[in-house]
Amino acid sequence: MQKYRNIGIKLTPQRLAVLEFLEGNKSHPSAEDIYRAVKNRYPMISLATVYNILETLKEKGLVQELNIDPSKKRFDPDTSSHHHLICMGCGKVIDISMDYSPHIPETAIQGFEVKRVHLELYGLCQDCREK
Amino acid sequence: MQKYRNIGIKLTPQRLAVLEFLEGNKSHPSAEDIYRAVKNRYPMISLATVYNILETLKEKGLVQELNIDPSKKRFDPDTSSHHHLICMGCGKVIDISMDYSPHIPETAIQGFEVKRVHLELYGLCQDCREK
DNA sequence: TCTAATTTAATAAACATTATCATATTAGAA
DNA sequence: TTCTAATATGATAATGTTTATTAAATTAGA
Repeated sequence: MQKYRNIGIKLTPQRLAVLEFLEGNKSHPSAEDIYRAVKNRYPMISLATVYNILETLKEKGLVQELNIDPSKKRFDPDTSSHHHLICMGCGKVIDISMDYSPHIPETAIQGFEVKRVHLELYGLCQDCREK
Repeated sequence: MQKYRNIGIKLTPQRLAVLEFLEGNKSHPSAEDIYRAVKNRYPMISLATVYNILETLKEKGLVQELNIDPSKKRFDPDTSSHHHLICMGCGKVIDISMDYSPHIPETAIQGFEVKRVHLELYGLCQDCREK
């Protein structure tokens, strides 16, 4: 993939496989999820390598680490400002693509330089409400 | 403490110690933090008990579990709608007590019944900006 | 093609959290 | 107040996730 030539990392088959899996992925996978998916095509890949790659991609701004799941990290290739609906019933996570970030007055921010706004809406999805 | 009589749990010294430590606490402590603090006064307490107690208090709505730290759970006795400033430099977490939750249109919510809104502002605190 | 720097894979280690279960304690009944 | 069933605790094992270690393999540029 020529598109990854200029991001300043060595291109390895493992990295390309992870990038390819993540591209456009809306499932907010964990490291383990990514490992399992990539392993199908590159059975020699190691879980440690997936962790290494995710750390590298995070530093390069190509993925975002999400703290939406208390038991493990989740990763999102969408690094734009967007938010998440999280179902407390089934754990499903759905993107809200529009940016509804509120404007917080300077006085409330106490000198912080805000870089990123995360908004999570916890609740029950349609399916879980019906149960 | 008479105030805890009617919350539907047995009152034990361990539970009272944890409740007392958490009351009004703005430090967003982890289970380990709580364990260390309570251990000073009740040296016989076990870390497993602290986890049990936190789980119970969460079920009773007396504490909130926060997913602001990827490496561990943090707990907050303030269960009202409030938000957090998180410093990417030093890890400090500061409350924003006012409720700036945006109103998200029904169409964006896709049938979700939203129970709780979490807003996290990641950035650099005054101290870390100066470095 | 060669080589220095980097990456990978396998595995061990480190943490945080949960599970297990015998013993101790609580709260309400008698 | 005493008794007892239900529940909580504490010690420790087990689990699951993530990080550290390091020899061997691979990449990218000279």
